[in-house]
Amino acid sequence: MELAKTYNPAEVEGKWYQYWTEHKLFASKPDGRTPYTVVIPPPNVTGVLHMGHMLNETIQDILVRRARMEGKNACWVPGTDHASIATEAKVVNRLADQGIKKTDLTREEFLKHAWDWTDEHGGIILKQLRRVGASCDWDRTAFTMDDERSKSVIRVFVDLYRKGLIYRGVRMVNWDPKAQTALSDEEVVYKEEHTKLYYMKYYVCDDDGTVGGQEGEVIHSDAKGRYAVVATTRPETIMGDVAMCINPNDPKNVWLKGKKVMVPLVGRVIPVIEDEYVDIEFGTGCLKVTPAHDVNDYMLGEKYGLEAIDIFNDDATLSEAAGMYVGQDRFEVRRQIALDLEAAGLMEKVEDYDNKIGCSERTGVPIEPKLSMQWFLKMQHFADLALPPVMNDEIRFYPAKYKNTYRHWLENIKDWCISRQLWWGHRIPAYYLPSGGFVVAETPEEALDLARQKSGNPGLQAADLRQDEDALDTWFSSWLWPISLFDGITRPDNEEFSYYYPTSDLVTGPDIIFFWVARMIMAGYEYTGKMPFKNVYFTGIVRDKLGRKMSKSLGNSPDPLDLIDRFGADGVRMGLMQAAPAGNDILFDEALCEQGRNFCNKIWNAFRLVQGWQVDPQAAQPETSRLAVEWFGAKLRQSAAEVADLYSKYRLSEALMEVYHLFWDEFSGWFLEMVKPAYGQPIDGQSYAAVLEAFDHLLHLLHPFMPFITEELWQHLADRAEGESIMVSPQSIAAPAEGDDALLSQVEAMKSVVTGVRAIRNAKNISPREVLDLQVVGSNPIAAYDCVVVKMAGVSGVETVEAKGEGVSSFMVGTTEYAVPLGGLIDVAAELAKAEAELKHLEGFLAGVLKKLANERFVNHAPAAVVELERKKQRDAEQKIAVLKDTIAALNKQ
RNA sequence: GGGCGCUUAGCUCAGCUGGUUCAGAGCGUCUGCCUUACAAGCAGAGGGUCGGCGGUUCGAAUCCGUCAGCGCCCACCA
Repeated sequence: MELAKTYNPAEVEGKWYQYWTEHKLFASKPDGRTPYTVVIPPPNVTGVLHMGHMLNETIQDILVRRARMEGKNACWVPGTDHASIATEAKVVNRLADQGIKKTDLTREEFLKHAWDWTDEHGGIILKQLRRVGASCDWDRTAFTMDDERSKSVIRVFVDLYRKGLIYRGVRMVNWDPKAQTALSDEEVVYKEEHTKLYYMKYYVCDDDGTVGGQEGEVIHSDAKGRYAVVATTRPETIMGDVAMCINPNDPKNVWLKGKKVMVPLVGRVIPVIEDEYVDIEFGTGCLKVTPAHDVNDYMLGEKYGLEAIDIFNDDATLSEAAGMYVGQDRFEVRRQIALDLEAAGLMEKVEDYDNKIGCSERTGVPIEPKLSMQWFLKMQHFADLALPPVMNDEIRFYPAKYKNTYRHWLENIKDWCISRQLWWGHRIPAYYLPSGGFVVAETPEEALDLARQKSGNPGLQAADLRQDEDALDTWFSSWLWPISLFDGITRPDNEEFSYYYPTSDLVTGPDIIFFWVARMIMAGYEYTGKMPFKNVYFTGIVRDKLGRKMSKSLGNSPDPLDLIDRFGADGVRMGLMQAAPAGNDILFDEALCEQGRNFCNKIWNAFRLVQGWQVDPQAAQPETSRLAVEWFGAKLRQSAAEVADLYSKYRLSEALMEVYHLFWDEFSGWFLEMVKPAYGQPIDGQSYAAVLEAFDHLLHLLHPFMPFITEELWQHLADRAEGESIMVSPQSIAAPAEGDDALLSQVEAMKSVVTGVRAIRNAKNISPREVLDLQVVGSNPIAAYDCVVVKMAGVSGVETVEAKGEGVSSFMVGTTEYAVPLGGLIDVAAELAKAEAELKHLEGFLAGVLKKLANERFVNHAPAAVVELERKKQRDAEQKIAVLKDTIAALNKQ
């Protein structure tokens, strides 16, 4: 069969993916084998594939395919996340485009739109994953809002409520004025911003008489009277001011103790209170207290029984309660109020100030601390469950440095605000009674029963109950994912759950270590008593080659599907993996994909070579081939052991490089060249069989990284029955054998001899076709490989001589000297320069060794083996120096 | 402000509990080759006083201290 000169992924990839799925090769059912389970970090249901997914899914696929080839029952469960806030935002935007406001719709109408949107755009990403080669068990595809997952979420909510771990209350929460919902602390990201610090005058308004006081006091006064200065970044909140606070130990503000001051512009008279919380050094040491709009002020308010005046509406415009600027946006008011303060002479000064502003992770707008009624989950209990197993390595993190991050978060855990003022999500199963109070239940029917009991009113009807309007945080469903995918919440005793759970490896980004990883561990121990996964592999971030994050605005984010079109899925996978050690960011460059594509081509062409050979089953195996086969067997064993070790440490990029090197250099560069028959000649049957076997092993080693090309070639390698696949074919590379090391080092020496001859050819511009002579001086330590040297170096033979002749170019391998007679071609001056440079280098080296050996403390303290090694270095160096001196002397005579 | 991590060839990184011939890989670079598997290739070569300083040790890229630079995470100085 004729094979194209270059590998064409487009012809191959779709075909094999279809073949794999048609033959249900990704499907998994519980059986007697060891399970290997991975659950996909569910991408947003309406998301599209980006480079981050590409990396993450490739890693999972490598691990899953590797496990499958090892004979484990591999099960990779795919699915998507409803991504409550993100999806709701998209739906709201789309409706806005159609001129529809969310507020004009009922909940049911809105959800209809949201489901339409989900049906329309949902699952695109799962289709795209097929292009990557992801070997997911598609029959198991789940969605965080499908029936089973929803049931699990609600059951868990009810359970936690009944355990007293969920409570409802008015607290200061992070309010996103754009999405108009509360957020958890984790959904707030801090951004550095250049802002202003406004110094405002708060006039002292008691009538206690004289200006004065103790020494050292700083008293501001002007024609209008005495005043305190308060520095703030948020002058627009002064309408919410209910006190001014000073530190009782602050000498410069002693004069304000017990006084009252007037809020500028507003005119409200507020007390001066004292608390050590106030930082004496910051600003003037005077703090305005606005309990409704600042977390710390809220705490002060609680402590001193102050009123909280909420001056903002939910969209962060000023409310009626503010009394001024009503209806205007908070930032507009900030500008305006600064001007008004200035105009009224109430602004002392304005300074530039760098500040960190908490912003909504989702919408990007600055969050507004806001008092509101929300649902919370008590977290200390979960932190206590989740910390030990990670710290004592029952659950392993790769890289382990994230254990610190994890510990720090758990040791400073705060309650989790789980309610969102959104419709797209799991609706909180709390039902309010007309008479006040509420019940929590899995179903409306159950709720009604409970409500009747609670109210003592048996006539209560379902319609009398009002379900809580809020939805749950998306992560409140995600944290159950490894359990709920196997129905472990609703049917904890089912066969699948007990077989597949705990899962094996989780592959995800460190950015969701708190959002997701930590909480899955919590839920795992709470609901199953077991860890949800044994190992967590943290990927890095895919950046561009300049190290910048990929972003739409920079336009530096390539489309993975486009890359796959151009370089093939295997090429892109190989390119990404090559640069992706666990936990390291990867600096992505298309050149990586090119390299991946080139590697595919290399594999392809190696196969073309092999399948093009004529085979003569009767022919005797040449000694060269026998040695080559023997050597490559050892090489393969050594390499496979190395690869296995790297997998066990999750060092996937290094495992890939090992296989890359094995295939390209050892197999293609050396082995195939050694066994290659002369032009037009057939290969003997024995060698050919060995080559095919080696190729088969190599394809197996490569397959997890490059599934498509390896399947294609494996199918060509022999007659395969329909339904057979490399993914499930047995592979057996033996463990390294006794004597392998000695064999391998002999071959390395042989390679050095070949390279030495080739270097001489290069230096002298001698064609590879021109046959040269080769002499070995003294004795030949690798005489058994002479025939290989002859073939690979293009020499007539390897002649052992007492002393090298004249007109030779020489080189050393270990302590053995080799010489190639060149006759008139020899450049004496160049040879001399080379030899002298090497001599100088060796003499320096020897001097260092001798110095070490002359040091009594070294000889007495260092282990005997180390000292002996130094002695060997000395002997070898001395021997080489002697040889070089001879060479130089001989050259000088010419 | 706290915590963690990093700094090794032009680039991206290995180098585990200090000692296997003056530090390795991939890519890039340079030289020569269209040699009948592959120019998306072949052959060969060059390239680093392991961030600075100090210490421990017979011996340090590797351990300790310190300084400098970079990165990440966490945090209620308005």
